[in-house]
Order: sequence, then structure tokens, then C-alpha cells
Amino acid sequence: MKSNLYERKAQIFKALSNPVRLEIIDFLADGEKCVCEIVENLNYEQPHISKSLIKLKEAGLIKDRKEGLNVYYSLKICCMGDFFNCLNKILESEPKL
Amino acid sequence: MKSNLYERKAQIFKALSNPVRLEIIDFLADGEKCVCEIVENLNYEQPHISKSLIKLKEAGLIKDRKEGLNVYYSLKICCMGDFFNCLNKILESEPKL
DNA sequence: TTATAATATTCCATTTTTGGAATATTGTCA
DNA sequence: TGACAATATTCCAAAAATGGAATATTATAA
Repeated sequence: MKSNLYERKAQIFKALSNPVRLEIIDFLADGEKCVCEIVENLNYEQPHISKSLIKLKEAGLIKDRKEGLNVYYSLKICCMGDFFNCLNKILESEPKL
Repeated sequence: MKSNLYERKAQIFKALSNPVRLEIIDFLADGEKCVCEIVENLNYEQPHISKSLIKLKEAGLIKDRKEGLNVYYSLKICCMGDFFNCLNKILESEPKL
């Protein structure tokens, strides 16, 4: 396996290594959302959300679709759900958080 | 879902967000290895490997077992393999790396 | 054209990560 | 005990991430 493949994977995990971005991913698991919906539902400033979305998109984890003034984001990687479910199970049974 | 659960998950992804640590995880997928084997097989300085292992251990991704002078590390999270396989498939079919 | 709503970008100070180099710790054996 | 092998720790400067605040861009509608 090539070194740049590790770099690429590291980029994906780096995009996921932030609580705000994880919360966004979780929210998008419900289906496509526009930025305004994300801003309304999660409690962060709009520029913060916007920057987070861009980082997730650069990593290839989400994709966007423009429609008029709105930009809709949705998940792009299918296997994320399984991994997150597994992590959740492990974390729920963790002795101390 | 609680905020500290996102923090905890972010910690896990942060531990995975580095090419050297991903290479170590890959090497450990083969089974338990001592630090010396890891140092011999991957081309990094021993202190670098040691620090990487500790970060992975703190995140709860690997565990260690001491035996004499040696310390053996092994993977602790089962579902990682599936997710990595899925990521590999996606990355292999990516237009440009 | 102008105002406005939705989203993105820039700037910036603070914190965190990174990886190299030197050194410390620990266990074993003679 | 003393030497040595395996591993961990500390120190440090450079690089990157973080998140707040202000501002810019873009599309639409009046």
C-alpha cells in the first residue's frame, strides 16, 4: 500500500476528528440538509458551520448541491454508518467516559 | 447524544488521523507485535513509534501486554477492519489521489 | 438596480500537533 | 552489582488546527 494512500486516509480521519464536524455528520445521516437547517439545529455560528462543511467536503465525506440561494449537503460515504454504530456500541459500554 | 460522546469519538478519529499511526494499525492487523518488530518493519525512529503507540492506546484503539523487556501491542476495536476495507475500496476508485 | 437572505472567505490569536534529538526507565543476564 | 537491550519520556521549534469576528460573494426578488 502506498504512502499517499495513508496520507489520504489520514485526511479523512482528520476531517472526522472534531466534535462539531461529527455532529454535522450525525445530522446529515438523517438525509440531505441545507446549510441554514444545519445552522438552525446545531448551535454554532454560521461561518463555523460553513468552514466545517467545507473541510468535510474536501475530505470527500459529503457532497453539495446548489439550489437558488441554498446549498444542500449530504453524506457521500456509505460505510460510515456501520462504523459509527460500532463505535457507539463500544463507547456506550466504556467504563468511564 | 451527549456532547462528550462527540468529544470521545473525535479523540478516536484524531488518533487515526496520522499516516504513521495508520501504518501501525495496518501492521497490527496482522496480529500482535512487539515494539521492536514495529520499529524494524516500519521506517521510523523508535521514539516516534513509541509515541504513536501511546496515542493509539490512549484513544482505546490498541492494547499492550508486557513480557520481559518487550511490550506487545494489538488491535482492540473489531469493526475497524470493515471500515478500513470500505475506505480502501473507495480510495482505490478515486479519480485522482 | 438595489436590498436582502444564504453561504463562503479572510484575518487573527491561541492552542494543539508534529517529529527530531537527547535522555530516562525498566527488565534481564552475567 | 553493572552492562545492555527494549521501551518510554522530555524538550523543543515548526507547522497545523481552532474558533471568533468581520467581511465578501452570490442569487433572488421587488
